Amino acid sequence: MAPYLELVFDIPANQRFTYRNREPAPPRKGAKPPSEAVSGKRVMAPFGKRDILGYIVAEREEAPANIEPGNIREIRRVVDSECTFGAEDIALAEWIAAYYLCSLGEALAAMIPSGRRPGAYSALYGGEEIAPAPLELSAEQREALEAVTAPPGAGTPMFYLYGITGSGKTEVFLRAAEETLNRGKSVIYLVPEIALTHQTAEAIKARFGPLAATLHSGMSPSARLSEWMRARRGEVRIVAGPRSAVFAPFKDLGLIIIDEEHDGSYKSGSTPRYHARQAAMHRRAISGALLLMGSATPSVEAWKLMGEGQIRRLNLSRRLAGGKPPEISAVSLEGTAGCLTPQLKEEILKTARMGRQTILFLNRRGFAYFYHCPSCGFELTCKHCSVSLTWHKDRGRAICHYCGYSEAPPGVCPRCGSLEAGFRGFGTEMIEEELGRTFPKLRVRRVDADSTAGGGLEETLGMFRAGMIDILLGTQMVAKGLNFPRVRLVGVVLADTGLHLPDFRAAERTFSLLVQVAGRAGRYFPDGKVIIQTFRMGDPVIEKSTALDVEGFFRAEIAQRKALNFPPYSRLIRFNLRSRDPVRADKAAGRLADLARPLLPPGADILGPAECPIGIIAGNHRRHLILRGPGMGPLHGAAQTALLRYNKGKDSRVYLEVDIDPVSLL
DNA sequence: AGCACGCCGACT
DNA sequence: GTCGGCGTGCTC
Repeated sequence: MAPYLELVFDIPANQRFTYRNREPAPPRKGAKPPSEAVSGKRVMAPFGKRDILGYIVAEREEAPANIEPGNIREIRRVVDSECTFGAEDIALAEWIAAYYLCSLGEALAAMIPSGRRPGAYSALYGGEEIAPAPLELSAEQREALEAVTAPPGAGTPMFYLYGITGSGKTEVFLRAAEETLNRGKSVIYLVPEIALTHQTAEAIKARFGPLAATLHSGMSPSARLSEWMRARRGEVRIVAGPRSAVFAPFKDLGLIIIDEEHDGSYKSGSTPRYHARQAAMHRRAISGALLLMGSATPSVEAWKLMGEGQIRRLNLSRRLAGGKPPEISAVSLEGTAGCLTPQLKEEILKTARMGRQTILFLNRRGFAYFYHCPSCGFELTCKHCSVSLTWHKDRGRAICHYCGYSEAPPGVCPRCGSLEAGFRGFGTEMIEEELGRTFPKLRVRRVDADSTAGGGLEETLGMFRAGMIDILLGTQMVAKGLNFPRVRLVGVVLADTGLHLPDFRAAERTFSLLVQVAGRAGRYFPDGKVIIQTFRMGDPVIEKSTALDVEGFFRAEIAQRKALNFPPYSRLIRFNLRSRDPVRADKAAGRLADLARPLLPPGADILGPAECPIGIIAGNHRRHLILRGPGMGPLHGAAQTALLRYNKGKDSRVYLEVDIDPVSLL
């Protein structure tokens, strides 16, 4: 038994603390034997005034020289009977900590599925259904599978299944997984945060039986942790789950699958802000495993790597179920009274007459999303955030979507009393109302965060699948992964919502979303139809998505990124600062920029410091500054030193977060 | 991140 | 006189 232990904690300070090991009490008969304190186990230890959970990262024979022996404290108790972390897991956490600039303790805490917020997702989804294994693969599927399962050594170890919705990506994933398991290796299967459902989990279970563990939104942290431990013991050999599943503790990792690789939920929104794709690439390199990703709309990053041959692209270009790509047209909303163009109304009616179904998509909740007075220019904004309030008619309140603040909607302009003032800009609630007025006989259901707040999503989707609903209207929720055979028409009520955002990924995200939504139409019939309503006829993103011109979109987007020196042609490190006090926030941002500037490597620059596009959220004034350089290595060094110096004289009332490879700049 | 310590302003 | 804000520094 080592007399001393090195612990780390889930705190921002990147320090190891030495503790004295504890002589285990003699086991009383009948009681389980005491657990020995070794690297990889979790312990409770006195830390300052309180007892907190610590992770043993090393054992040592002697106390460190630089610390008073009398000041070394003793651990309280060992929490784990078997190791939560192996040496490889700690090494992986060290990589996370170094790359994402967080403490080792924070990295370890993020790896295990417990303790730190179980994940903010509670909705259960239908997800991409996994068809029963067909006897025959299509020629394309077979080729793709052969490429992935070819003997190692030849060619790149990274593959991309680039295939339209319904082309059978999932089946290739599953066969590749099967093959890997047969070779005695383990598999990590990543899915977007909302996609894994009971059904999908069940389908994977059905396919792989007791070898499979799935981590889904309905599971408690302790249930997840127990699946984690089963993976570590080798009792399960395939783990399917959202981004944190990339840390599944397999010793003999053979394959990492990333389904819907472009999905935003693969990037963590809190410290450490890791990207599961990045972590997967690192694990792949360490373990010699293969990486297999797939999407109909790859990320620009992945597309570039495919172009360079670093990732081998495998095409799946045909729909299996006999469906054809839908006919897509863009329609101008200019001059339309209400929110539905005559073209869209006509198609809705036609679809209903055929006994088929419609999905309408609008990425905006509520009834109307801003209040404006034409005579004095007044706009109704949140008391605590710099965003406009959205009118939720069914609740009779004007609500802030960022902090939840609400107030009674004004009758006349609160500033000048004008009667002209009012709410503009339509949301899903308004569409629902207009549909009710226009098509009183059609059965409409709205699916968004508000309508599903009390549960009932599964039920609605079930009703839609059973044909008891004619029109399913919703936000993001209806855009991804869902498959309903009887859907003929998909209408995008307004395609422009994300296009004007001051974010260099706005076009990429909009394009990807539109193509994904379009994929919902006519999966099993040749007559699918998509209508995209827009105020921006002729916008390149609208045009390319309407033509399903993925190649064309990437050609233009990549040229744009290159010209403007944005990723993937440069790398970014973003510092986010927030404070209740705008002056402090400004000062801190300015100081950090001044510290970073002289450290910048050649070819690098700083964007900002500036107010974030959403300047205030929940009373916090937000500033950011972005380091940009040709490569992450040198940029990293600059950021690290700047951070170190910044922390020496920091204003404790300004919070600073570091975001390596940010995906959003809002 | 917590939490205590220590130093200046306005209150029972 | 002391209650309490907040700046500073530490936690083995």
